[in-house]
Amino acid sequence: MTQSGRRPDEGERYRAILETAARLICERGYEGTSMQEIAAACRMTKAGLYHHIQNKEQLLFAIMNYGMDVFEEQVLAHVQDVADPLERLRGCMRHNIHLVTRGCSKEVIIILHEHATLTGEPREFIDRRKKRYVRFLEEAFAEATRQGLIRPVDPTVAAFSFLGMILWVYKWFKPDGRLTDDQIADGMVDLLLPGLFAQASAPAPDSGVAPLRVVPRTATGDAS
Amino acid sequence: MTQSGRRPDEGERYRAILETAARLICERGYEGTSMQEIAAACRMTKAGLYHHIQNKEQLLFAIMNYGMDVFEEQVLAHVQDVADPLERLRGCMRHNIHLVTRGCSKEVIIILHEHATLTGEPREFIDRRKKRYVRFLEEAFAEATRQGLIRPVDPTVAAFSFLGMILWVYKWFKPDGRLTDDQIADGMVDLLLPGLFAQASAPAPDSGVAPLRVVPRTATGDAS
DNA sequence: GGTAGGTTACCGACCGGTAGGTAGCACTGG
DNA sequence: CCAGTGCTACCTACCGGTCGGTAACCTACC
Repeated sequence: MTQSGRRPDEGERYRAILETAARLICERGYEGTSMQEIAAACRMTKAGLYHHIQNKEQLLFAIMNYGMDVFEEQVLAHVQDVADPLERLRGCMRHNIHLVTRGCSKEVIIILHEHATLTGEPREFIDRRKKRYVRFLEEAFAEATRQGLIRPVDPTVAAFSFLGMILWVYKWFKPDGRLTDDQIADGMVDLLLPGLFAQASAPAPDSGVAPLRVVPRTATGDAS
Repeated sequence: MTQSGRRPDEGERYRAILETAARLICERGYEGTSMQEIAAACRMTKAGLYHHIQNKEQLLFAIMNYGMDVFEEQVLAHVQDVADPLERLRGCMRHNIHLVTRGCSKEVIIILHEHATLTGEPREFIDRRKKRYVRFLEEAFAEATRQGLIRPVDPTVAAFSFLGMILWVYKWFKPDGRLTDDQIADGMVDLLLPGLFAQASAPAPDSGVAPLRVVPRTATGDAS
């Protein structure tokens, strides 16, 4: 046992700081959280904290990037290779809602809430990462339309509606409320997707296949 | 009309302060805006400003209440007497999206963004006003279900999905983007409501309901 | 093995600046 | 006169950030 127990291994220590800071910023907002408080929560002095980070803005940037990593790992990675575009959307909805409701990643909530706090290049960098997800969703809707799985919709409006539904959840969800996150996810899938299936007379735009597979309605259960 | 020219008439002056403060707070966030800046924007000193308000928190509370007044006047008042629940929802969507996209009421945006900034009794008071709207939407969905206009859905999930779709808009909408607010409103109405029409049982329920023309695809909008 | 040199992680004290808020005086119109 | 309104001047507390210094460890070389 030379030094395995000791030595927090730099990167690990840094990530612990990010997570602690994220917890506070998530609770009190970026501008509402002082570096003093963050340092204290890390059981350090402010000067000690500044040994690890450059400044407050860069700290927020690092938190957001970490949050995007978590998102890509916990949502995108599970769905990006799914062939069926509708199944892809269903997976996104479920995993993304879980990411927001189970409070395991405060960083993600910060990305959602502090959408206009960063400026300049860091802001653009995060926006570019977000935009990739929007494009991914747009493409799923467009693909589903091309395959005649759903009636034609504007992919951009569809993508942002999709996002609004599931991300707004962070503003009202209470873990001890009457609705569980699974009920919300099922309810939202049931609300949006079945309504998009190419309806009776709607002719498939470019023929191809129009199997019109109706996905079983997952019981919405009691409203509770 | 005794002295309409001079004398800003108290209440009017106060409201001007609320609107100026709202503009700043909307741009920079509540914690990110100093009383100094607000006073300067009102062409006053800080002490002069404090003659009209009690403190910063009460100012935010007043702004939010004013925003709720505007909302009720510009959205609720137009729809609350509509008999058909689906028409009611359509009206909500259209008016509410306009309220968010046309930047005429910064107060409303502040209500959306600073959802957790207030605490204690003021927070609960605003939350109660918000909740009334949620109940109003839930009731519209429940009524539409009872009348067999739409297939059964969980009213709570439906109401919050509805809200998420239209309120999330404030985070990504750009007035000079490719999508106009009308296109977004039409697109979202088309996305959510037609898919709810009772497909299995009820016969075509659209008595007075328009065919709901699909919005033309407008290439891509811009993300946030 | 001992020690010199370098590095990492952290601290106490402090910087200039600004936060929210207030006391007291001066101007104004009625 | 006086109530309403706004000002100058000022308070204390705290902001983000930096300074010089140091305890503890790692490595290298003799």
